[in-house]
Amino acid sequence: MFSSNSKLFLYNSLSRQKEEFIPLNEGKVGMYVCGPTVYSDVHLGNCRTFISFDVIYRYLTFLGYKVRYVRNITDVGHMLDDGEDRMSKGARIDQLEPMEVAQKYSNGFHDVMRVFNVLSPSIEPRATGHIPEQIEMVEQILENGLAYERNGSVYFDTLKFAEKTNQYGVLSGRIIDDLIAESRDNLKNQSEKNHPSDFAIWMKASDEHLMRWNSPWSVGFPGWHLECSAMSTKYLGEKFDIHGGGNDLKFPHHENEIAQNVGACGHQPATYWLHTNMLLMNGKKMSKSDGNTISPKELFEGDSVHVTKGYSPMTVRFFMLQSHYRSPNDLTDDGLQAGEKAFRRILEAIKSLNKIQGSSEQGSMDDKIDNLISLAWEDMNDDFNVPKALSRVFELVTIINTLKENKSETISVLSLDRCKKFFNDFIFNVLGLADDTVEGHGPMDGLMDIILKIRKQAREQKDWNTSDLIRNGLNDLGITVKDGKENTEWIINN
RNA sequence: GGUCGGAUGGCCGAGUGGCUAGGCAGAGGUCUGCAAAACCUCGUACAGCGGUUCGAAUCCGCUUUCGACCUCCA
Repeated sequence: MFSSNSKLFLYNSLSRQKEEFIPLNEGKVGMYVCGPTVYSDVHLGNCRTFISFDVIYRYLTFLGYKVRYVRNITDVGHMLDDGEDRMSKGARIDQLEPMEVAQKYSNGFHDVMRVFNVLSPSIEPRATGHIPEQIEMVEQILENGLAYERNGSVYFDTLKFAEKTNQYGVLSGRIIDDLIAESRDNLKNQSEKNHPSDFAIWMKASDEHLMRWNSPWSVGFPGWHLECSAMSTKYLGEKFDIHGGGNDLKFPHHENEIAQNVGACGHQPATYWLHTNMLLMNGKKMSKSDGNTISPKELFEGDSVHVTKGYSPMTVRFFMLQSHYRSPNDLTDDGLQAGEKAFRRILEAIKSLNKIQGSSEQGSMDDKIDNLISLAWEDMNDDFNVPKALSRVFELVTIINTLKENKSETISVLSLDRCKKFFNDFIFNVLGLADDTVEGHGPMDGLMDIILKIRKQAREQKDWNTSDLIRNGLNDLGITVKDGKENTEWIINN
């Protein structure tokens, strides 16, 4: 548990400004994040969003909140242009049952989340597991007169909603007057909808449609915004604290979600709406269609024209954390290389921490260290400003290295412990990073001890041939030998 | 066309009305048998043009330009 005099502020997409975080129920947080649609392999952009919210989840937990984190899996309902359910299209391509497709890609998604060290949410509900709840919500919206049935399908009446509540477009800045004005010109081209901006909350299934359920209106399937409204309400209540997702979901997904919740319950669901920005690659949005994409696996293995080598999951996670969650994150090979080195410096400094002796009296670096630690936590309280907090970490790294090398600077035992705790809390617990450098594996450590002992003896006898033979040989194997003042360290290069 | 958000030093990336993060790369130095590592020092950047102000990269306007969304998207 961490206490600070600074309060947590977060940027609310609804008000477009930072607001103090005040949970509805003291000490508890309800957070809903829109999860993936499991019809294909997880996209690296998804990973960024879920890593961002993972840090938010971890930090809220670290602050002492009891967090119920709900992140759904959408396995039904998203429509294609031709009206075919996206899940069944995936099924046709893969020659699998729809639920088999969903299971396959759910598994893949979970695997990737695991290697990125993303914590599981408290609840991970599936859309197909909540059909009755969604039907109920459609009924409520119909009762409230904000939807209409047409040939077995039910559509949300955005015009009526806009006129009645004046709320449609609050998130995305869309203007109701424009919406209403549009209605005159768009009478042509109308299918079943009264207005182009109306959206389906229940769809009648066509004959070849594989995923289908009984409902009061038809055998069909729920509309593609409804599952989030229904499941967030079920597990977090009609009102909860935080709703998150990628900013490409603002419109129409979240806008329609709000409409549905207001339409069903009379008020919108979340106090704070948080949106993460996009992951770019080489300055452009990642997109499969124009080849500007890389899968997590390709990135880890270096199996892509976009990277010169593979980067470990923790390197990628660190790289993503170097930009703020509300800023675009531009993935480049240069950037990853810089991130890899920077991350290693932090890991090395953490190891160095155990080699530093603290003094019983006040140390020369104590104040600086204590100050940087509290500044880092203040940064986190300022809308989870991880990059800024990391800048404090690097200043701490410099101090740690100084303490290690320079005996004229000192640290007290108290500050040293505080520093160790900070690195453990912040780097590992809150940022969810881990040391994934491949070392310390059983016999390897002992082996290296022996080799380096031999080299030490050679050096003491000024037998540079032998000592360089060892160093160069290890280097060829991808192991860098680092001679310090007192002892020699080694590291496996990636 | 509409909505929203950007343009920061070689690259990445925070931030703020005056105290001018941080990382990577680069230069010099310390250390070292040499090298690496580590440490120290250095670089004064905020698209352009106006305006507000004692003072703006930070606020306002315009221009240029980039991106996201408006259709499935994290």
